[in-house]
Amino acid sequence: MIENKDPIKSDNLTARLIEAIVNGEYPPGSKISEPELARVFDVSRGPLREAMMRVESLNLVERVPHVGARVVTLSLDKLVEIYAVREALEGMAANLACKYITDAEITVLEDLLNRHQSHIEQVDGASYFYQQGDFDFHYLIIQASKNHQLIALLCDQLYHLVRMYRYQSPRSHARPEKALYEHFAILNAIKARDPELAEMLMRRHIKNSRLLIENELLEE
Amino acid sequence: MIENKDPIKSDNLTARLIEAIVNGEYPPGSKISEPELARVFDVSRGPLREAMMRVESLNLVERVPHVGARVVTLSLDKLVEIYAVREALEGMAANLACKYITDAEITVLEDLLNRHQSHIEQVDGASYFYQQGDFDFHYLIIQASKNHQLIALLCDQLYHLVRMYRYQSPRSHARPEKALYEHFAILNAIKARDPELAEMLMRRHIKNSRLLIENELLEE
DNA sequence: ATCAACAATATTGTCAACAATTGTGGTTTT
DNA sequence: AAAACCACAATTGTTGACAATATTGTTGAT
Repeated sequence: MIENKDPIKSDNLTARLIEAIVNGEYPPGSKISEPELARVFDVSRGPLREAMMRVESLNLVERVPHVGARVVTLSLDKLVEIYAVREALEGMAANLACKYITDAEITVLEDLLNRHQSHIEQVDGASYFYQQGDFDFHYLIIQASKNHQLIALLCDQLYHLVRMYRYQSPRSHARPEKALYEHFAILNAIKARDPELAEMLMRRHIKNSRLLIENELLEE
Repeated sequence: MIENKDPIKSDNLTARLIEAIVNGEYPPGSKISEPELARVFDVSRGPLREAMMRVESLNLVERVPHVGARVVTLSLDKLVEIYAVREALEGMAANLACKYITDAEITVLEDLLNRHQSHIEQVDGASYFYQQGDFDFHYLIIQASKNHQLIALLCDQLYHLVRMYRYQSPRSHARPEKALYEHFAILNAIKARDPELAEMLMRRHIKNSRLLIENELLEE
């Protein structure tokens, strides 16, 4: 049993910082004070700054020289842009998944969607559980593409911002029945090894989410 | 006249490190020693490590805890993956450019391609100048998409690796006449505000480059 | 001679203090 | 009273030293 404790403060800090920012512990726009955070995480400013540099590379904070770092504010415009990129990249992922997905991965996806099905019938509506489940579905498809550059770009770069948004407005994405239906359709296309259809369905699925956001944007 | 000297060592270092790695000053696979680099760049290890963290986020170096960092070795497989992602993203950029490109940007692109035309007729072949020109063309199209997330992903993340590859094997991409012809076709589609055509042509253009790489891969 | 254990060396990870810059509050001036 | 200026405080940027870990070289045993 390899423990892989990873006792390196700087590395662990990065993950903890990401999580803290994504789940709103440090709200958008708020200033991040190095001395304060160093106290909170019980490290010195050295490793903390190294972690901050990485978090900055993820576009989760914005730094101004000699002034400091602030948590990014996720405007709806920015989010629409992100969803447009997701459309292209996850469409591509669905396409590739048709070729490279394994039977084992298909089984995992089927189990996941079946659990969602029964969960929705019981709870009847959006819930934290389903939110996470939606991410799981997309992550699995992305992984199944087997393109490591694509996986890194989506999972390590874009998805933190998407998760951050959903923490902020958890109910705006609430169209669980329709989304689940679309998930089933995508999975079916992948099982049928139909790349064009899978890509088209995935693009439309994400486009539908994007349209919800754009509607929010119009209501202001 | 704003000087914007940006005297922050950590920030400047990042750019210098990127350039040094991309142009092969530190060859792929070579170990990066913190004390040595600190001497070379005349800074202490603190800022250097901060820069290293950012360079690591760009996937230009790979770090192992307590062991050190090495410049990434760009395998052909990895490169093919990158080009596949470029196909999706730059296709999207060409598509969006049709809607958002300005007349001024079109003029810049036309001038650029005309210079390439006369340059190729004179020098008759691939040259460093044309290599840079190819990048300029793609950068301009990407910028014209006006999607900042897309721009950041391509220019700040992927393109460093692409440039690194071209420095390594500068002649494998030598198909300047055909590439220039394709560039003109893409620009014409954008000028005609035909998103589907522009996207298709851009995807095919990048796909052609990818096929060259895949052929190299088969020859081994 | 080959391999294993151990000591020495070098490198990475971390810390606390110092330097440089920015923001703030009060004072002065118009 | 409003604006400009100056000094103070706080924060960021940087440095050099210390601690922890990995690599190297050496010794000794089989």
